Amino acid sequence: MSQTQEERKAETRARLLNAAAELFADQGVDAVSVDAVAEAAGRTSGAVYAHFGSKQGLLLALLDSWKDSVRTVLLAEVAVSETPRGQLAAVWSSVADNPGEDSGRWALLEHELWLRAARDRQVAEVIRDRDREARRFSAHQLAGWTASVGTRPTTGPDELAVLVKALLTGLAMQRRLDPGAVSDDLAVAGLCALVGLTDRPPQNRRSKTTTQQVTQGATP
Amino acid sequence: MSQTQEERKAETRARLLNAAAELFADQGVDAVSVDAVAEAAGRTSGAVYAHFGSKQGLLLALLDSWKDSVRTVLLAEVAVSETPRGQLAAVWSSVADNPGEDSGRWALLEHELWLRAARDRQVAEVIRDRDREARRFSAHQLAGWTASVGTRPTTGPDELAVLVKALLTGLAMQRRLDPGAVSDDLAVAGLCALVGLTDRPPQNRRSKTTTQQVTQGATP
DNA sequence: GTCTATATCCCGATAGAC
DNA sequence: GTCTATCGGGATATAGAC
Repeated sequence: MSQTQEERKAETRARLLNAAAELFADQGVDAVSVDAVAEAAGRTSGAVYAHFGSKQGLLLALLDSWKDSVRTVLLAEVAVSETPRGQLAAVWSSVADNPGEDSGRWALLEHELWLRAARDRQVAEVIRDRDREARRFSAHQLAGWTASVGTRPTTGPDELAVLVKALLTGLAMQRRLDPGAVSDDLAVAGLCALVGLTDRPPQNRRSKTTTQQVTQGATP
Repeated sequence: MSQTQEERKAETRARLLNAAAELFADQGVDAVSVDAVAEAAGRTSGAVYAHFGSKQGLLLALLDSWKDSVRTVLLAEVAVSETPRGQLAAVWSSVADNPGEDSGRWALLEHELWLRAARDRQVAEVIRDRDREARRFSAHQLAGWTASVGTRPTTGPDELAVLVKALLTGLAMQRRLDPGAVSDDLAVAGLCALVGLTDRPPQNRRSKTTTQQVTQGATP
C-alpha cells in the first residue's frame, strides 16, 4: 500500500493536473486560484509551486500533457451511419453539445486557450503545434473519406480540413449562444457544400467502407 | 466653454465608455481594473461607481451602447470588385486582420464576450440580441447578392448567413493562431462552396450591381 | 457627481519547518 | 516534496467631504 517517494510525487503531479483541468474547464483559468486547484487535488498550494513553479507553469504543463494524450478516441465511435450524409451528421453531432452535459466544458476551455494564445506567445506555440497535428490527422481522414465516397471537393484534403474545422467551430459557437439558430440540418448542409456532396443524394448511394471518423480537435 | 452639470455628466459617461472599450479590447476585461478605466478617462474610480454601480454594470452599459451604434459602416466600403468572387474576397479581407493594426483587437474582444456570455446570463442576452440583428441584416444583404449574382445556394438566406458567419469566424481564428494555414484563396474557395458559386467562373461574368457588402458582426 | 481615502478581500508567490 | 504561515500587491467597492 505504501508508495515510494517517486510514486507519490507522480501521483501528486497527476492529481494536480487533473484538478486543474476540471476547474479550468468549469470556471475559466483566471477564475480559479492556485489554492483551489491544490485543495481539489488534496494538496496545498506549496505542492503546485514545487512541481510547476507558477500558475502559468501549471497551465503549460497541462497543455503539454494533452499533446501526448489521445486525440482520436473521442470521435471514433460515431461513424456508424452508412450514408455519407449520415456520417457528416455524426461529425457535427460530436462537436455540437447535444449530449447536454459536460461535452461543452472542454469546448469553452478550448476557446479560452485560443484567446489566451492570442496574447501569450508561450501558450500560442503549444496550441499551434497541437492544432497542426490535429489538422494533419483530420486531413488524412478526410482524404480517405472523400475518396471512398467519391465526392470531388474544390480543394485538397489539407485545405479542406481547415475549412471543415472552421465551419464546425463557428457553428458550435453560434449554437451555444443561440441554439435555435443552428439546426442539425443546416450544419450538415454546410458540410455537404464544403466537401462537394450534393445535398440530396440521388436516391440511396452507399459508401463502400464504414470509414473512420473525422476529427478536428483534441480532447483529453 | 463651461458646461452644465448635465453636459459634464454625459461627457464623463461617454469618456468612461470609450476608455473601457479601448482597454478591454487591448488587454481583456479581467485584466483591466476599474481604476485604469477611470484614469484613462481622466476621472477616478468613484465616477465609475456613480454611473454604473459596478464593473459588471460598466460592461453591460458598454455592450448596450453598441446595440444602438452603427453596425454596417465598417464593412460597407469594400465592395468595389466587379466579379462575384472578388466580392467574396473583399468580405474575407474585411474580417481577416490583414490591415495589421487594430482591426484584430475588436475580434479578440468579441471572442472574449462570447466566452463570457457562455458563463454569464446577463452578457449572453445582450450578445445574443445583437447577433440576431446582425444576422438579420446579413441575411438581407446575402439575399440580394445571391439574386444579383445568380447563384443557387443550397439553403435560404437566413441559414446561409449563419453558415457564412461560421466559416468566417472559424477561419479568422485559425489564421490568428497560424497565419500560413489559411490562405486568402482558401477562404474564398470555402465561401464559394457555401454560396454555390463555381470556384472558377466560366470566363468573365459580371454582376449587375455593385451590391452592398455582406457583414457579420458589429464593430463600434 | 466627483474626488480622496480607505475598508476588505483574495490572489500569487515565498520562507522555513518537517 | 509537502505543509503552514505569511508577505506584498492589487482588486472591487464603500464612506464621506466638497
